[in-house]
Amino acid sequence: MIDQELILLGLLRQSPKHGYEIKVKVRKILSLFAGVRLNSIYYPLKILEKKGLLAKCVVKKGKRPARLVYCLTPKGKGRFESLLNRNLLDFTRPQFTLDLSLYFLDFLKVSQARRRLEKRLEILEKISSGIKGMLISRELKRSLPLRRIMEHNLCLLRAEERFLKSLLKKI
Amino acid sequence: MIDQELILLGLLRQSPKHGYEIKVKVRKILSLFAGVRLNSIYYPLKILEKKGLLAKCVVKKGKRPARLVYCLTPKGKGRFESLLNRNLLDFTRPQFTLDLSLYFLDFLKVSQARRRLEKRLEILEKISSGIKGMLISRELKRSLPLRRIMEHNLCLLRAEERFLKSLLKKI
DNA sequence: ATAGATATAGTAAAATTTTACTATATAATT
DNA sequence: AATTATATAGTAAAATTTTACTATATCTAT
Repeated sequence: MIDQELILLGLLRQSPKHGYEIKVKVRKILSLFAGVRLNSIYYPLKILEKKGLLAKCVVKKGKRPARLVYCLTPKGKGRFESLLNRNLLDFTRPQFTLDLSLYFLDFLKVSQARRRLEKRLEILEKISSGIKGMLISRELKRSLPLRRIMEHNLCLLRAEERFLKSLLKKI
Repeated sequence: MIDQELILLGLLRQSPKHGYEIKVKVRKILSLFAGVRLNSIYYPLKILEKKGLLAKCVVKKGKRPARLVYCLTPKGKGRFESLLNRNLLDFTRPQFTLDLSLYFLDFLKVSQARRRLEKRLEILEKISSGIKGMLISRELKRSLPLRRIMEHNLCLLRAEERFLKSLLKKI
């Protein structure tokens, strides 16, 4: 839940937002690389508010009804930086679904395991080229951080492909 | 929570176990590569039992007091295979703590970002060599699946190192 | 002018996870 | 012989997340 906190504070660090805006941004962008368990964000927001890290302000714009906009407090800004710094030195290994499967692989018949792994490799390659496509798209041209993340992903996808190939040879 | 189910069923697929044995195995082995939120495992076990995937049997061995041993039912065994197969074709991208940091990196001063990234690289290299050490240790010699997982990890650590180096050049 | 999509802000109840314990038995150590 | 560590099996209460909704306003296309 540290990353949830970091996500929320970070999004508000970019700019004050109302709840729905946060939801959408998370769904469209952060879900690309962050664990999103933000089905309901109001509870976590309430907690952060209670901690004094953010504040609600009512904003009236145009003819729309008043909206609740969440913004960082100075304390929240400090907390964000500290979380970001901590996160940069966080080495909790990511969980690869593949690892769990590898651990139990011997419970499958070899032929079936092969077939599945080959299928996995095939799909991975499709995903790779999907990302390569994104990297030359207009959208990503505009966002440096997103581009970096996609490059990072591509890098790791390739590594998994290499790994799978070598595993398939050994089995 | 699919992986939690897979973990529990898989451990019981290896052999029937009592609760504490599961806890220990998870802490010592599975925590190396799987997300462990098994602080209390009895609730999940109860749910699986309710679903008819496993059964408790009381086992008396030696002078010890009776122990509750959980074992897979045939239904549970089927469910395990189906989950394992599904997991082999699961492509939810793992979450890299680094990605989240990259996304927000511009909120740090360039100099600070550099320092942190360099520090990260340094520690990553230590972790890599730690794993290289494990790979030639006796313990891992005995477990093929664990060795594979460690190789996989090493592969990906190296990829992250390469990525960080190239990022540091660009910043 | 109306239907349907989407923006907006939630809440209540159910399910699950986390935290912080309790309790006892055996094994290992001094 | 006493102490400590570890094996064993949990539970109760608190915190959090998920699910499944409610409601209204505005915008878009017909």
